[in-house]
Amino acid sequence: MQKAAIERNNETIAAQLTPVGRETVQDRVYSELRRALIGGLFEPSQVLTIRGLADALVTSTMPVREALGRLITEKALEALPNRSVRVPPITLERIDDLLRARSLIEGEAIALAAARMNARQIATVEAMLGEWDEMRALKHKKDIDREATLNQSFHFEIYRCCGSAVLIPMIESLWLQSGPCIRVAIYAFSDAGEVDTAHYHRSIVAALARQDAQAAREALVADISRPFAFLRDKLQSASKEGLRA
Amino acid sequence: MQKAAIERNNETIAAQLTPVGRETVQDRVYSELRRALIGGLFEPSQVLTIRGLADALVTSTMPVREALGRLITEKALEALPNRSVRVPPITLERIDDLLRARSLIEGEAIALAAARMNARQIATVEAMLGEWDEMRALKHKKDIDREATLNQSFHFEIYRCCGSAVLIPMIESLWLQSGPCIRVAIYAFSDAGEVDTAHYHRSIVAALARQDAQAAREALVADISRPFAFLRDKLQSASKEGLRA
DNA sequence: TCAACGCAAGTGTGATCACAAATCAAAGTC
DNA sequence: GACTTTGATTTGTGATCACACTTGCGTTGA
Repeated sequence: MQKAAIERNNETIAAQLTPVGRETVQDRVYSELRRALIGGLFEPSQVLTIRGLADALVTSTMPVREALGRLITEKALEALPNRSVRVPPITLERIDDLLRARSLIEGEAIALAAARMNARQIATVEAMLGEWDEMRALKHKKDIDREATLNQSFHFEIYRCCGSAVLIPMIESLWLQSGPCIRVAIYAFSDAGEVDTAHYHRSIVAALARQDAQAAREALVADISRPFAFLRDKLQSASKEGLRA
Repeated sequence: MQKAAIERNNETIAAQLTPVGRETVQDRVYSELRRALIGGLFEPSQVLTIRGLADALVTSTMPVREALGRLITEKALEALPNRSVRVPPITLERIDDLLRARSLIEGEAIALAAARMNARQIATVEAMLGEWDEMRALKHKKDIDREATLNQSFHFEIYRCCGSAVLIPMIESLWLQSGPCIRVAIYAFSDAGEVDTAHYHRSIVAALARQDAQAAREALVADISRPFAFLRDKLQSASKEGLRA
């Protein structure tokens, strides 16, 4: 019975090797498109074609069309009656709609998380606060992409603690939908002068640290409302311009 | 310039014809699978294969695999590491999770709807109440499928009035996820004796009629909690049985 | 007797082709 | 000159094939 020995041997091998996984092309395409959408690499109303994306991603059309189908069901993309697909356009109603849904669901998620986070988990998000300051210190080079990524990690690190396998995918879907809008707002932000995202994040962490669910929810809503409110104003003045012209 | 005349002619023709649309096979497969899932035709933990479904639906594998992919991203189905796909199994945590999410989001939707519904819309859902009683009158033949369909129509008729294009797809996704669980509960219900769904629906309509958002929310939560609570008890006693054995 | 091996059927994934619909541009018509 | 028509190109959809992986069962070996 040297079975135990073989078992041990296999375990030591497993400990040395990093699992390569068996990610399909379709999965890679899907995450790549997700990343692009949340990061705002696509503009609202931009039309996407299967063959175009397949060329850009250097694959065949097959994985792309399945990934697009999945993104359409998540409302991250929009299927036009022409059967072509585009990034959903920004409208005032949609902005308010998205903000309300995000406040509701992400607010619930952080309230749940506030009651469940342990010291280690709080320390993790606190550390991300430091990372943010660090990045801000060398502000000569504004790296909007890096800021967006860090912001996303911060939020989802918290949401992951809410213990709900149902809410988190919904939040991801909401980020996917608001990604293109938000990015437009962020660009406008950095033109219009600095905003202290770090301040909002600090008050979120403070509320979490004292397990104050209500305060955490309010701080979070304040944080996510900012770009939406900014975008809303921008859109309203733009439409007034349009009316005048 | 007889363009206007042609236009008019086309319009009169269009008024007579019912649009056949240009629904793709993929769309039909997708809605069929949705219907089956919400209706609970698939059992939790049941494994589905692409070729099997393609045979059952009399199409090729192509539309089926895309539909399955979409359902997986909505968490209506689950992708196993083996790359096979199954209906998500029922667990206690999942039941609580789904109920919490549904209470939160559908509660918000009905609260919004309460403030927005006009007399005609309220009359519509009131009429559905009557339809329910009618069906119940000839209760000799319990048609669970018909009850489920009517229940779904009732709820979504209300939700559609909330004016949010973001919330409604999320609610659909939640129904898709809870469909298989609920159906198990409903079957157990009808064994365990009658429950007065109509009573809950009546109090929902009453609250909507007097635009009482809070009452509507509470009545709704009571309505959707019932099968979940029932299922929860059933599962708990079953697991106790399992432990004893 | 039982575990390990190996073969065969079944399954998901990706590529390619055929086809229909949409789009765009140039030529034609009033 | 404005509008329609026609033809070429582009695009999404569905079918089919090839390949890799998994699974199940029967055989082999100790």
